[in-house]
Amino acid sequence: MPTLLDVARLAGVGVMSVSRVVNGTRRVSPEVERKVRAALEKINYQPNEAARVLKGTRSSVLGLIVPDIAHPFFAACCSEIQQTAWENGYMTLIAASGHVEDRERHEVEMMLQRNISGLIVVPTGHQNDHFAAAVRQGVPIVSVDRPLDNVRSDCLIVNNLVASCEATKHLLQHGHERIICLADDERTHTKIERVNGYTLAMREANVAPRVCLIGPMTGSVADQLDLALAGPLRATAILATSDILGLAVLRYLQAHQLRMPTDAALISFDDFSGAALVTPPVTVVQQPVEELARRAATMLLSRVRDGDDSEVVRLELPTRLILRGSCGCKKSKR
Amino acid sequence: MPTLLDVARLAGVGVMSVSRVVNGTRRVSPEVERKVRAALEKINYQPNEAARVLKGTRSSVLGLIVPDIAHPFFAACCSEIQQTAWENGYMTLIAASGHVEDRERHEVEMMLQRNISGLIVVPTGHQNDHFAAAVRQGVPIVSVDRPLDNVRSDCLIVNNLVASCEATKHLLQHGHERIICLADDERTHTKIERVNGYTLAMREANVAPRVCLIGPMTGSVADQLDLALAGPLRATAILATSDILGLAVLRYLQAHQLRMPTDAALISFDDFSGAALVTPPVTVVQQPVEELARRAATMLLSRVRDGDDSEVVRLELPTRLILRGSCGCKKSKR
DNA sequence: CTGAAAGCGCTAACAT
DNA sequence: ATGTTAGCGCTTTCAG
Repeated sequence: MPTLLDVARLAGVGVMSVSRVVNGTRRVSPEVERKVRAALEKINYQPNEAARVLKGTRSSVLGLIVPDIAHPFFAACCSEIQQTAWENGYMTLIAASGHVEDRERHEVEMMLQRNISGLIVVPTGHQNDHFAAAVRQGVPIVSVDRPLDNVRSDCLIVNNLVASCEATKHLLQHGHERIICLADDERTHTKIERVNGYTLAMREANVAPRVCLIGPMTGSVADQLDLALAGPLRATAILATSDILGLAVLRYLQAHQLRMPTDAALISFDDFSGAALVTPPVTVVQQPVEELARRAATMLLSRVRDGDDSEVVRLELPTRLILRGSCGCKKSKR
Repeated sequence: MPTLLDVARLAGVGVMSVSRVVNGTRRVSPEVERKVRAALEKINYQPNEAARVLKGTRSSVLGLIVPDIAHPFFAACCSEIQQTAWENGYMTLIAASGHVEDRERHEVEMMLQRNISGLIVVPTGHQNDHFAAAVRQGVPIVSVDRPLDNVRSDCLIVNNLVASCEATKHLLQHGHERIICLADDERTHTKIERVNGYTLAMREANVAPRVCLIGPMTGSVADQLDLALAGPLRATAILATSDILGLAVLRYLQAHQLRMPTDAALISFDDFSGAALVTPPVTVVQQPVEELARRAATMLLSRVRDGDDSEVVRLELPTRLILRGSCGCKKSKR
């Protein structure tokens, strides 16, 4: 790999002239510029980022940590953020935490060692000291989808409570009372808020909420649905708090030859690709993933690049309840 | 950020002792080791990767370029590769080429500037000189899903020709003769092979192949299906050469209230999440994405880390034809 | 406007 | 076994 010095020698000028031409830092005489450009071209000079970073310049690499890269929601996040970063001259170091806080901590450390200039994260844990360490080092953080408590960071989320409340109310308006809420993670903010929104709506309507927690202790979606649909509860509607759960419900209903909305009405979070395809199509709470991600990247970049030091922001974007057949809104066509 | 020197001073030893303890490069007296570890702990030393890289050590960062991070197939690739890299102490710089060769070229350049030690790519273009440049710099490359012509690189793909041929034959065995093949990209290797496999099977069965190319010039999936299903051809079966196309077909059939397999039988490439959920579920050609990606990462790591210099490999993994209802194999339950 | 020198943090090579 | 030195490629600083 040719270095600045090589170029300088070839062009018969000093290193700094070359550096100035490469970076456009200062005006150079046309004569020198011509010679430098020729030399640059000739040996196809590529600057060494490691040296730049070592010298103190920022790295033009952003870090991005999500729980799971393959999950559609997070994949969309990654895609938008990477895209926005790229458009602004930044590359993206992407890592998956696998929902494991210790791994996330380790990943933050590795990224800091590699001199990222900013970090976007869908945080997994609750003990956020590793993020605090980043901020202390001058690496700004933006959290997406979930807030990052006790850390000076911007935050872009969705109002899950309101979204869930509205979805539940919609089911109530269809006349359902025995509505169950399926949740599979009692610890993440998102899920908690969704359950809370459901509970709130149920309480307001004076009907008893019934949260079915999916987990190793409490049983699978199938177990819970067996209980809830056939058991004494005889639930008539289901609120699934994630695409994973929505899909599981769909599979269950299909396997048991149950129809929506007659055997069970369904509203699911996340507009997953299968939702619109089944019969009847599934009513979903759609999140503005792309906008969330894009704005997160933009905010981070303004802090990183323009050194924006203003007070941290917590932005809540609205969700959309997409009415399709599964809640009972339209007649199934078949 | 504390440096090695800071630690050395605090511990009252030389820098190299610290370096040796940190990297475990050589034995150090227990006495010194103890002091160093204490100092390390005390000021929470984190090595600066930029300095290490500049010094000549490898960067422990892999590059990964795919056409689109959000697409399920590529997202799964990213996920597996990132995971495997992480397990081996590597971080991953991920970029999307957006199917644009120039962007891909630029991304390779940026990654090389950042001293990646290896590159995995789902290549987009055909003029692969930028990859050749990487190889010349000693950065090994592994291509996934598509071969990388004229570049010394390992390659992990699927036998698309055979897969497509088998799928077509399966439709033929169901008695279909007027089978159309939907394709949307006449330039990528994958699609070409799939079309070729289809054509081969049709020719062998002595029936005329009919490839419907989707594109700005040739029309949308809906246009083509209007023509093929209702027109003089009266096609009875469809081979969709990608999940995107399969989904589009499903939407079309749903909108026109057509049933599978009676109105039209369908086999699609890629086992997308909706495929198993619709009625009847869709028969698909499933690719071993995870294995493809994992093995690609493993191969790259063996070259990067163990300096494996053996002859480049081209590995073809088998696909699986997952028989469900849409081809006519099982009766729809409803 | 241009060049020379210093040094970012680290480790290979040498010296003790 | 441990310490010292040099220098990776770049840019900031200072001198011309």
